[in-house]
Amino acid sequence: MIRTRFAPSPTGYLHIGGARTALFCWAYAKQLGGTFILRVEDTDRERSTEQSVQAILDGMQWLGLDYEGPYFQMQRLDRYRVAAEQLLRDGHAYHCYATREEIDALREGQRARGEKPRYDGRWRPENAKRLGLKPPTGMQPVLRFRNPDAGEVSFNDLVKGPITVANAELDDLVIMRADGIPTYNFGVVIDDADMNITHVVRGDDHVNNTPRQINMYRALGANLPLFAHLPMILGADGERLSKRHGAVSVMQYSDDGYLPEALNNYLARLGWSHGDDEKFSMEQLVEWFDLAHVSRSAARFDGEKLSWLNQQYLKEADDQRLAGLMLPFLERDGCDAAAGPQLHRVAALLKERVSTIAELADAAVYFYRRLEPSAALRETHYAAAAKPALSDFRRRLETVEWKREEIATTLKAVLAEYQLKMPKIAMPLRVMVTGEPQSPSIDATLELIGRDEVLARMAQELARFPE
RNA sequence: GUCCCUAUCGUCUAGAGGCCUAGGACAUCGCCCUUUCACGGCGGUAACGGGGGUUCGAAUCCCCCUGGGGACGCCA
Repeated sequence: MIRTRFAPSPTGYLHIGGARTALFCWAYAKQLGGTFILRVEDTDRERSTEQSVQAILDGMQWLGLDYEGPYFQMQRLDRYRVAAEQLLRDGHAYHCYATREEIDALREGQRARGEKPRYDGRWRPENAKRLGLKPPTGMQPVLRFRNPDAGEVSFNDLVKGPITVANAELDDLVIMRADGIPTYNFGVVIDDADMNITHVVRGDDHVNNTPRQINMYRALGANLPLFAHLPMILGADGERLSKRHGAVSVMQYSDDGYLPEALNNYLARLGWSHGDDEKFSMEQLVEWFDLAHVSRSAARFDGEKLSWLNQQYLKEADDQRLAGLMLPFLERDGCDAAAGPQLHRVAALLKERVSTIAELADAAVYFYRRLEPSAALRETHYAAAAKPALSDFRRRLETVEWKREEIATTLKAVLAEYQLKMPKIAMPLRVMVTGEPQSPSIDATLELIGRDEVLARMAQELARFPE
């Protein structure tokens, strides 16, 4: 049985990169009838926060990624201690009393000499003995993993293929801090082993950690999972994604009016493909997903394509759902949804003209409150020649059956009578009633705004026509 | 600096030695539709980083160079 996991650290929001990793892990487990686990790696006590945990949970829920858990590493400290003791007993780990300053100085010197900064193993028992090092009294040591000195570590990455690293490149890393809290590389190994994770699917910033982790699995006598390293998501400029690139938090997309299915679709398509398919559902993703078609190099995040996808989903979204989603945006725009036409009808009329819910709400404003046309708009569209026809049209609107078709028929009748072309009257009408030069078809717009309000707005604006 | 990974249109990608005169999508440009703006339809511009091999044949395999990304923490 397949078991995958998403293991974020609660030091910030669920970001785009993490979300895609989670999405792939989730889809892979779903497809094979396996289990997808959420494990919060909260061993960095300085930076982990409760809000971040909540933000991650919120993000997962919004995206619709269901999981087993969450599990928290800080609740498993006893287990790490036992595993650490085992390694210590078996000679795979040892206490290190080097101070941070000492290690910093060591690394600084190595860098200065153009060498790869690494721990020199001075507290390995035999070295400490040779160097005459004695454990300073009153100091709690950290525990280091004793990495093999010779040979190499190879694994077959499910997306990158065979990867080999020489043990000589690896140093003895700290696995337990003096306070008994494990470091990342130790925590993941113990947890992935304990939780019987079969496929470790994670960002490729972890490929370098994998050989070290494999050595620990071996020292522990644990079974190795399979590894799949996903390429990173870069900003539009090709740089590593950061706050500087705008929205990197998943929930920011919710706040900006994106649909979760659009973000999921976009993220799935970024770095993975199923032939030429661009738009697909979560069900299809689950059915189609495979590690073999995950690309091996980093991809740039393209907000324009996300925007296009969001528009595609908006067009086919349920009107009542859109109405509900619009509410907070309308409020922000100073509109009272109860003061105008039914929101779902407005959504239906406008949804294929916008790419986010925020834009949808912005486009709906004139249905809920009057927007004054700018002086420039009046100047361009209010022609004295059109005034008689518009006045006549307004008069007829007082009694016409208030349906889009009837409004259109009436408009055409007036057009014919005054020998005017549609734009001559539709444009000023649009500006008078919406305050803007663009709107959906004018008959449908009038119908939704409602007779009383249309009559009032027209009367007000007709007075501003030149004689 | 060292190690690891990687390289097809501006961007995301299809491509598993002949199906490639390299396909799709976003973006962009043009045309059509039209009551404005969109939507939609049709069409165009645009890529295999460079050099060596292997092969009858290479975008696809190998090597080197170059470019890009990542790692080198008592962060994860």
